Amino acid sequence: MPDSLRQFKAELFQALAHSTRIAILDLLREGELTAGTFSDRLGLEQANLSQHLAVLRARQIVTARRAGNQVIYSVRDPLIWKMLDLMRRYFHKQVGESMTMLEQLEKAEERGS
Amino acid sequence: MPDSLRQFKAELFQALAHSTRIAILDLLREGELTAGTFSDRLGLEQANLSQHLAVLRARQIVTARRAGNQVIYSVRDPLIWKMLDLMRRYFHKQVGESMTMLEQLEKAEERGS
DNA sequence: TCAGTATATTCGAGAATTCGCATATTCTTA
DNA sequence: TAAGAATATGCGAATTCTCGAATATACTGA
Repeated sequence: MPDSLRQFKAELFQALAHSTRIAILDLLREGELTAGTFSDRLGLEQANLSQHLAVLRARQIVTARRAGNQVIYSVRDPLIWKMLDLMRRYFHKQVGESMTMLEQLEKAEERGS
Repeated sequence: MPDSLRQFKAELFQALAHSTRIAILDLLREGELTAGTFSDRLGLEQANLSQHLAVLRARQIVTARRAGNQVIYSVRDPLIWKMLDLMRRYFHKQVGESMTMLEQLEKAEERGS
């Protein structure tokens, strides 16, 4: 496995490693959106959103095109959403495991003291 | 979509956002490995590897158990590898697109000047 | 108990990330 | 061309990440 591939993966993971950027990608599931939409919907500073969009642009995760006064963003490859979906699955599995571990602890306590 | 879930995803992506940690997870595809294996195989400082392992442990991506003198690591949930595999697919798709874009540019040049 | 092996932690420095604020840039419309 | 709307960029401060060096901890075997 070449290290350049690992480097690529690491950079992509890094780009996804912020809840605001994940929120942006979630919003884009609806389709294309103008840049302003993000600050409106997420209630964050315009400049801040623009910075996060710049990160996603730099990694080519989103593409932007100008339409008159505004800039329209969209996700370059829907595969990105699969990543987020896989993470959701992972989350639920982890939560599930924690629950059963708790249950077992409770049972052990009943039997115990 | 609750923000706690986005936060969870972001933290997990953050944990994956380093080529050394990706290399660790790739090595663990073979099965359990002792901590020392990583510094041997990757040719990095023992302390450095231990720090990266600590990151993966903190996010419960790997589990560690002591076996006498050494510590044996394994991946907690194979789903993690699916994430890496998905990233590989993403990489190849991107590369493919870049190639076709280059080809189109070349054709355009032939027709052009 | 002591020396040695395997692994983890702490610390400090340098780099990178994130944010708010101010300012630039790009485009439209009067 | 000037004002205004939409978006991006530059800057400085606070925080976080990463690394190497040194040190600590856990275990084994003599």
